Amino acid sequence: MKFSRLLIPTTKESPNDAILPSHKLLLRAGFIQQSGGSGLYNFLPLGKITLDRVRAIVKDELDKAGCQEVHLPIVTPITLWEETGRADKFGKELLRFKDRHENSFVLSPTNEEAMVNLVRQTVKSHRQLPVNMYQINWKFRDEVRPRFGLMRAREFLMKDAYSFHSSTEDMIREFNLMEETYKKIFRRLGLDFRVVEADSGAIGGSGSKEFMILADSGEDTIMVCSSCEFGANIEVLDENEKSCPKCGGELTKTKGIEAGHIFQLGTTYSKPMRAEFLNRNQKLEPFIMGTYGIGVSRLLAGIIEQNHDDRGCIWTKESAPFLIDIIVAKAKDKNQMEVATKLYNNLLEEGISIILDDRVDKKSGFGVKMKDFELIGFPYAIIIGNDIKDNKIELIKRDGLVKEELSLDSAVAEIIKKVT
RNA sequence: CGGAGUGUAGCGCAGUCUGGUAGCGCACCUGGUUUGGGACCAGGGGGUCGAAGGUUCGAGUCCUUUCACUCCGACCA
Repeated sequence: MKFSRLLIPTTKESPNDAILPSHKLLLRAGFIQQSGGSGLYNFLPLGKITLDRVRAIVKDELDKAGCQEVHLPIVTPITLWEETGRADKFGKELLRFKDRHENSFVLSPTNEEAMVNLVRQTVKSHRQLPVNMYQINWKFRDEVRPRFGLMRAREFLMKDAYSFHSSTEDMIREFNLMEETYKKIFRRLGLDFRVVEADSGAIGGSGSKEFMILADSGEDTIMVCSSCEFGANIEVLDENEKSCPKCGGELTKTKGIEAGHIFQLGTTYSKPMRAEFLNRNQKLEPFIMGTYGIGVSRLLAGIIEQNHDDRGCIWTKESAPFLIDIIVAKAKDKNQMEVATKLYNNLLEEGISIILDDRVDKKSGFGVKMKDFELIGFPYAIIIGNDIKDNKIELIKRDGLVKEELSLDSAVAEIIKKVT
């Protein structure tokens, strides 16, 4: 991609009312912009590319774990919500409206009911089980108080998965598989996170675990063990608890951003909705369910919350909109531009995700390009400048801004070795 | 939903107390000089001052109502 072709409105100043680093930086670096209302955001080209990259990782790992992607309408009839009583339970957070025939609908804030409805219409036998279906699409919750940019937006991208089983044992097996799958996803994204015991809240069910991105700005307080993997949300633990219930190690208090949550649901939804299958003995039984969510758009905020410095974002390799930013120091120098373009094409052929900052307008000098690189936070930059006379180019790692010289002749091979 | 604050150009703000021609910085447009760290000079475009009503010869400024956004709290997959 050529930088000059993308709409990337970077700014020096951020809106006064943005507080969180991720909120400020995603606005300043031109990933998102507020769109007309509280908690509503446009995803600009860079933001959309990044969101799609994160989405692809989530999808990839889920598919490997045997989940099947589907798509359910964002609009669901309120009657489904009345079947489980959640029309009342959710209250004003459910955005309700009527169609031209005066039928009531809601914008989906989550899709347990809709998915149970899908399965009860389709799955009739224990032989068709287990099944785990997910979708990655936009949810709407009319939050009392949207805030912090993508962290708590009213419209947000969520991956929601639902599994259906003929036994509790099998549901727990899937629950554990999802826990492992989520760990893979969070690791691939380069996140420092903890899996903690949690309260099941409005979703209901017997057991649940949250995936917390560790960050000072997190809205949740969690207790983590310093000697084993144990962690718990403060809601389910006595705040004065000092020692780990699992290993007796020391518990310390820290802050986390909830980016994923998995639940053992049992028959909480299938029973009231009469979603049943025929078991081996030809008896009808309600499906045993699990449900698993990841806040995909919130992940963007979480990644930046955990990875930034005073100059800007520092995207992790797998989340970055582009891995490398090639900066042409003096864009009017035909020689430099030629060298840069050639390197760009060669790296593209090698399958490297790359953007060429080819801007030649007089406002976009070397300084601007460097500032934009630092603000946007591509993992690496390559500077094509005067040093090409000496057969040299420069590679900068965004994290730490470490620079090193590379030989132009062997650049492609060296770069691939350094950045992958 | 309780408490607080803010609405003036795309963004950041001044002007409001004390009513009298709508301002500044950044961004944007034109031309020129620059070009390894957000460069400089000159010229230029952009506003129903959140909305409605009222007081006044005259309202960004005073009064009333209302809407929106933000922050703290409560709430929350």
